[in-house]
Amino acid sequence: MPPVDEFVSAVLGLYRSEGRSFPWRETRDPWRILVSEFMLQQTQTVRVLPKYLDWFVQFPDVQALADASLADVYAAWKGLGYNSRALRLRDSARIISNDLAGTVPDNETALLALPGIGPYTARAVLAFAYNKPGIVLETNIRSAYIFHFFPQAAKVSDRELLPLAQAAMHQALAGGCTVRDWYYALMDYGVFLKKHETNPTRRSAAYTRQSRFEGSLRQARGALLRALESQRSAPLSEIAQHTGLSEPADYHRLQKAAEALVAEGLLCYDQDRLRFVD
DNA sequence: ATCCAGAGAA
DNA sequence: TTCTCTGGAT
Repeated sequence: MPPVDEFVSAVLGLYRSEGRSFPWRETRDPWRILVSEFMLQQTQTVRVLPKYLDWFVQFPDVQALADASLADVYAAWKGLGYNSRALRLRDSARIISNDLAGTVPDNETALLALPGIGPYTARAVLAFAYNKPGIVLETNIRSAYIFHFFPQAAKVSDRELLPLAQAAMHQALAGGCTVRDWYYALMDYGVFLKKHETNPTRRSAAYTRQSRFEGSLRQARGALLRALESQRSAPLSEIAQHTGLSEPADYHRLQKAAEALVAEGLLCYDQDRLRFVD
């Protein structure tokens, strides 16, 4: 059997026996799939699961999120991390609601024009919501290709994976698999490999290590945002006391964090008091 | 300690 | 191309 055929049957074989089930795989509502993809950007499925279910209780549809205040959106997002994603998701909801008649785009160009949607998310939405073929590459899928086709290589670029990804998808679709199922299967295969092998993603050119959290700027960001949840608004000096970041070096980090959050449009100043923008 | 269904700005 | 953004499960 040709290598690509072997790969495809291994991936689909595992999918039949150990394929995972998630709520965002049960729906075909493009908006719900879009929301799941925002939440899943650099965030594990186990952490997204409860948040995803709660989300639609609070924001049932695009319009509900478009109308929501940023304070409410951030509160619902709490625990997912990368809070700028929450802001971009709401802004995308506003554009979809105001300019696109409430419909999630079904082409790559229009998807990429939305804030918070890059190459991965655009193609994932096309695949999962609209069953449209395209090359989807993320960490689990890279693992699958690298483990199978580059067992010895130290650094594998996406460019090297592309022709294999094309051939494998073509082969899977020719065998009657849907685009949607092919990519679910690929992700599940990658997750399976990581449980039984040394993470093949480490040999991807796209792999980067997480920098330390303790003493970092993002630690100060997190502390600042948590403080503003309970305070609503407060001067930075008060937040410093509240978070225990009042030593000169810590206070400096807090200032930098506030500066960045204001620049990102998440927070603003009311006189000298920090608060969420509306 | 590791790393996650990446995106956007510098 | 490189850097930064999160925090919780394992």
